[in-house]
Amino acid sequence: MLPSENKYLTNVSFDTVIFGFTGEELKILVLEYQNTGLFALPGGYIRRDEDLLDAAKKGVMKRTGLKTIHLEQFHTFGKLNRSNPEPSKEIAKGLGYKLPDDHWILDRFITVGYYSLIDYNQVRPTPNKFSDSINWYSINNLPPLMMDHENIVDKALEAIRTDAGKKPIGTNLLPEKFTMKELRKVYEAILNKKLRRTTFQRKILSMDILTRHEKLYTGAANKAPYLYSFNKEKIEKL
Amino acid sequence: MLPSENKYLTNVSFDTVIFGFTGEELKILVLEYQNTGLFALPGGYIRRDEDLLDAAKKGVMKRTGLKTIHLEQFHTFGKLNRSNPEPSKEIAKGLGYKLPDDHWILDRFITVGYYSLIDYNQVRPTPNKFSDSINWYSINNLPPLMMDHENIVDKALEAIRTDAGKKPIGTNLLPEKFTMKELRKVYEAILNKKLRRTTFQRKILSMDILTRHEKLYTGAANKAPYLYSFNKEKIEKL
DNA sequence: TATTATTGTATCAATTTGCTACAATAACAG
DNA sequence: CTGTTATTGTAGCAAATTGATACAATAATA
Repeated sequence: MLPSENKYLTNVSFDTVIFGFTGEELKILVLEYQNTGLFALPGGYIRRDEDLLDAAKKGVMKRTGLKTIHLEQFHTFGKLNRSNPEPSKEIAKGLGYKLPDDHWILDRFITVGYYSLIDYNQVRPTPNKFSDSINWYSINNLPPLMMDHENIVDKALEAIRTDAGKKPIGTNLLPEKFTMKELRKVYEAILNKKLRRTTFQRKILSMDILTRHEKLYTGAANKAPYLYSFNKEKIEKL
Repeated sequence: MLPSENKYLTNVSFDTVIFGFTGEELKILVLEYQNTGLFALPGGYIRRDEDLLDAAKKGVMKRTGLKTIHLEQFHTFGKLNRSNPEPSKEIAKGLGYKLPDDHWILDRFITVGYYSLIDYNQVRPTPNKFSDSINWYSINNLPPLMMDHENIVDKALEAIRTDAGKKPIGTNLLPEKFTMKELRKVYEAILNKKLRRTTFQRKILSMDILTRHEKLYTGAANKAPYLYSFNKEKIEKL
């Protein structure tokens, strides 16, 4: 069943850039549609009876299986030429539907972009009913995305980079406890550059937002690193 | 005449926070609607045949009389409860119209917020055909704004403050040539705090984005300040 | 020519950052 | 149990940035 018009707002949608961190690389979730070779960001429409943010959250929850997520809105895309009915037609065709030319889904859309940082290992990627797969792709090696979705990813990356300077960014990308090296790798992946080990450590510790826990014995023949967690209370006070 | 449905996108609008600087205070343009006592931000709808950004630009041009303006998108507001048909009904009533209950203008709207920084003295505030006045109000002394427009102003201020750290902000708020003191006053008004005179001067000069011109003799019994202008080429290279 | 308010910079202390060095391990090999 | 190796935590100092004060150089006016 296709979504019906009276249930959703017309001409507005949302798209989400869902980031995960493998320990080395930043990846995002990308949908692939059946029999079309089309790749797209997870997105959706806004029900008439729900907040825009809630609609986007619900979408991310469904694609990831996570129950608590945090979204950041970064930009709204409203270029005339960003809308293109062809991909939607193809997708419908691949599914065996035939969309009437005046269907609201083929109309022009202004889309609100959100990004989400989540714990890669907690995610159970779940395709929607119109797509046959959803997969992690390294941000340095994305498949060609439909419409302006590559542009949306670029803007999301830009936003996350500037946000990284303001608020602690690893909170959602890492498991509860992590080593200093893991945290640094997150920042390196996001900022796309190497950071000085000692300076990074000194600076993040001086922010006084981490709690130090026991050491982590990995079996490697060297000094074991401490585990840290974010001190949510202190972060609140920033 | 009310705007017709087939010409505009439904469920989406834009609102603009237009900042000007008097030399001492930051002000914004606020519309007042006839016979209703309702105050609102300048905004509008998006024609089906134009970009979102162009629609917003056109709106600001009409309200200010300026031909070249720069807009920054800062947030999109999509709460369910932000939409409220009452103000629109009142405004229509005040104008002698009677809107049918199912009119698209009374439907729920998601609105995209833009802010604009402009030269206060170049502006010729121009009301739209539904309002009887448009005036400058100090951001510290706004009239009660309808719907969530006060929230939109708050978000705009937040955005402009963080943007002030990144790119030179006085470019559009000041006339072509200005003194160092005027520039500092702009930053002080935006950041809402006093800045150290010498440190500010040293820092802004070290950015190497200003061109120094002749001195400005005001008639005051003291050393005359230099006039500066922004060096657009050098700003581009940032 | 003295007075007054303001501007442009120099100066030096305080703070933050870049960079190097080094002691303290954890496992393993002999 | 001792030597080896890779990695971690932190100290120490130089370089750069910022905070705070001081002061000379004016532009009008008395």
